[in-house]
Amino acid sequence: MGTRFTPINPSAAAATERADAARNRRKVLAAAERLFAERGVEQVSMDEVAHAAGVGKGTLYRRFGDRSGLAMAVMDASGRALQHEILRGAPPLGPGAPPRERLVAFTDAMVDHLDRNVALLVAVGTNHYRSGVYATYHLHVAVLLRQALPDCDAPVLAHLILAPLAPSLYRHLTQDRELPPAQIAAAVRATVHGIVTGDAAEGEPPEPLRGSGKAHRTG
Amino acid sequence: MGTRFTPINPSAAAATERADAARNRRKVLAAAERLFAERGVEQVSMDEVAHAAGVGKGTLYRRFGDRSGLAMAVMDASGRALQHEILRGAPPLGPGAPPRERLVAFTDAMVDHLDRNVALLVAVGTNHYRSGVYATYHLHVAVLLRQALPDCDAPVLAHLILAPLAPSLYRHLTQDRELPPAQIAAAVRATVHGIVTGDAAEGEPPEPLRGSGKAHRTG
DNA sequence: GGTCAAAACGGACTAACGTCCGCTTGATGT
DNA sequence: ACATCAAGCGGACGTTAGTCCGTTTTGACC
Repeated sequence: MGTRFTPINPSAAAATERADAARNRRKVLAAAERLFAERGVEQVSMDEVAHAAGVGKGTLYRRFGDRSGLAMAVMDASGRALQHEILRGAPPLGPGAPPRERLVAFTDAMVDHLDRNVALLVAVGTNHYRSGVYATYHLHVAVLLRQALPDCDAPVLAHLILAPLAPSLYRHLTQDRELPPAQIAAAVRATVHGIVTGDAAEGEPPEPLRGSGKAHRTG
Repeated sequence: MGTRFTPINPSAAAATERADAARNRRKVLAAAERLFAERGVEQVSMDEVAHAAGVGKGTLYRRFGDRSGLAMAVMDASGRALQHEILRGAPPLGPGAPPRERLVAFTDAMVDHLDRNVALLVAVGTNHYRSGVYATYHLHVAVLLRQALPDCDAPVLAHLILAPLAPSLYRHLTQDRELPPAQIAAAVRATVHGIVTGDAAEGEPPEPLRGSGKAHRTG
């Protein structure tokens, strides 16, 4: 498991990226995007991507780590767009609205985003939690929660609010159970509303009940 | 990808299971359980399981479908134990307590269960949603929700309550972020409390919000 | 006990992931 | 312009998941 280079955020490479590397990165992303769109993520092998991009497999893997890394990189564009809306867009998604409304706007936006990119997001899989975009979402939600409920365990609650937005669950609900996105969004809203409204959700980590001589970091 | 046989619940085979099949199933489960315990799920290949069990790979795959199916089957025992506690055990986990207390008891029990079986449950992965155990948990939560909040969208809310208990998130929180189980359990309790307490969470699918047109998938 | 069809078996086979390592190329300093 | 060398390249390679199909076993019915 030699983490040789492993750029967690593939597009934020070292300050100076060699010219050929940049060119190949763009070729790979273009090829992957096209193939994924044409035939579906699951139906495209890494070999195919490499070949379509005109690069070797080594290059592909050196740059993107593995399959989920590639999927993440392809998602990066729309991910950044969403981040931009959140950080600098118009309220209530962007700054300016009261925190509870921003939370609801955020989950609505996420359901939308999810709906447009399920396949790709499912391909990212478990690695999502270690990605920069997840960290951004988490921070955003945690900050809003802290504002809305100053005494809650915001960091952990933020994870729990993000959890129902997991791509694999969304796929199950929409595809296996054929639920409409609007119904899911409504239920998520209800959940968030419950959390930020209830007089509950107060007190950080209550009496520790077991184990943990370790460091509890709050993120 | 023909669903040739695909026993969703591997242990509930057809009424009459051939003698050799039953024998081999037991051999495989024993071998898998031992190997998984010895070296960790991730470090055991299917070939090894087959060889250790003294059967061919064909047998292994015929019976368990794939890797995640095998993991699910190995989990079956403890899963059933938990189900039994829920359906016939003592309150508040078992029947008898008021629904809100049972919900909390359930999530606490799930965190415990999660903590004891993370690796295996992560190996089950996305298929979990199609498993019988998931269906049981979901039904249980939905029924309790219906009792606690007669007007809520219980089926979907039940999924959302189960979502924070996803194995991959739990692993991330406990291993990558080193959070103590108790803190996670507390946050989940707060969430559930918020949902069942808030005057929110009413009305099935309310006004459709946005983009509820067709399903546009990216790939 | 013998016959027979269906079910199960097992291992060769395919395909895809991810690694490794000798070769090439681009940046940097002189 | 040239030397140098880290960074990057690419495809052969090893490993493992999952499939296929000819052979064997089982159990039901004579």
